Amino acid sequence: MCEETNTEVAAQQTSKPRGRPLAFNQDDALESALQVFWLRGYEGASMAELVDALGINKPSIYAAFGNKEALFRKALAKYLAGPVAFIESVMHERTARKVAEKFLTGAAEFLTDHKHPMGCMIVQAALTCGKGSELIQQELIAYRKNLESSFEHRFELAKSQGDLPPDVQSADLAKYLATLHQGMSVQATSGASRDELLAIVKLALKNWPTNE
Amino acid sequence: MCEETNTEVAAQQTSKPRGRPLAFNQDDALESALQVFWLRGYEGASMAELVDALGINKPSIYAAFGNKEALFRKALAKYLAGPVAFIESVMHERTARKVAEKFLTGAAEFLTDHKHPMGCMIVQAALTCGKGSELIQQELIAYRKNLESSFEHRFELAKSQGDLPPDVQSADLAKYLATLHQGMSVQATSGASRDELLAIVKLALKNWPTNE
DNA sequence: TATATTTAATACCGATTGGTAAATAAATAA
DNA sequence: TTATTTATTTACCAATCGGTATTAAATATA
Repeated sequence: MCEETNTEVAAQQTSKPRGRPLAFNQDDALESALQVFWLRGYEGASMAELVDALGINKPSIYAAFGNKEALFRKALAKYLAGPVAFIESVMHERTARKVAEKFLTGAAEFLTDHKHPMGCMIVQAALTCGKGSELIQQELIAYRKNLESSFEHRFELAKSQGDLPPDVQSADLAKYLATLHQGMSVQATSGASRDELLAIVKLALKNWPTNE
Repeated sequence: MCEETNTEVAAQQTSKPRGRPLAFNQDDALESALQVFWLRGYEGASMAELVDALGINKPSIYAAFGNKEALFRKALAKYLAGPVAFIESVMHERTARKVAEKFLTGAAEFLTDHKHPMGCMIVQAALTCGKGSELIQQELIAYRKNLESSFEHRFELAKSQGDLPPDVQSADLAKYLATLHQGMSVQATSGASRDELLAIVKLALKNWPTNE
């Protein structure tokens, strides 16, 4: 461990990489992979279709990203960092009610955005799967639970700040929100329009608990 | 078409079948297939796993039910006729509110019943899929839409009967209900408990539109 | 017993699955 | 120029996919 690794060489700033350069943009390729996994799900996306979509041949994909599972995880990371990143800002809304409102309306717009496949990748990519993909399935479940508990914590904060009644069960409310989102994702994949989802959101928010 | 078919022979009541008798109960086999498709989804269920579950070898399955697609449709029919049949009775509840209440609470119980895989087969069996299964995917979408429009019609009736305000959009309310159900299905598959789903139902019904 | 009919069981099919070995090509460093 | 390093390409792998041809077994009828 005392030897110098060649990645952290001392003074060699912006040294050109040694061998043959990559013939493709890694980020573009990952974006293409993301679109395929988003549309098809983890198992539904075959390596053959991924090869087509990325425009790279298979060994180069494996060299750049690892196997299918690794490629999926990297595409998923891009999904989380990109489209889904707005959730972070949602949590900073002033009140619990505004958090819910912005989350659901934002979701309605995102889930029906024709710039990408309909629905939420984390909800759909591996809801059911064959015996070989249960790890991916569990990981997506964990991501969903994670979002849910973020809401729960945010609602606990809201209670302490007084914009949510103290008798409200934060966990229930968080799960209600997550459930609506997941249902809306199914709806979007099934062809529901943006306006239809927004109408659902309006109904869902009607009974939001208040202190008044 | 004037010839007598040998299935509707005249006086031959309860004639014994000619050849070697079936070594398995067709209905039991279909029930096993249903469980596998329910758990794994259409594509996730491999013929190999189905063969294991049914305890019949492959050619016998094909002889009795047709190919994988046909087997799935027959299992689905059993699903609709069995577990899902309670929806029919739900529609006969006296008011729209009672329809929604019975549907959602019934769903919460059904989706988390440990006697079978969690979640709703019609929601999960082919949400995303590979290129070869898009027909099944569309058929399941149609079943969901069908349920949704049943609710819509029921709510139109409720408006005419006066237990739902006339300004309510039946289509929106129906979609709200369907969305909740679909989200609850995802939740159940992800490990949510019956009580957790019932808490969601309670929240969802809080703001049900009334005439008072 | 002989024959027709139907099912069960074994063994197989071509196609597709995810994944790679080996050879070639393109760049930099010495 | 030569050696080294990395990427691309072609061709391939074993395993699994859904699906079947063939043969053996079980029953009814003649």
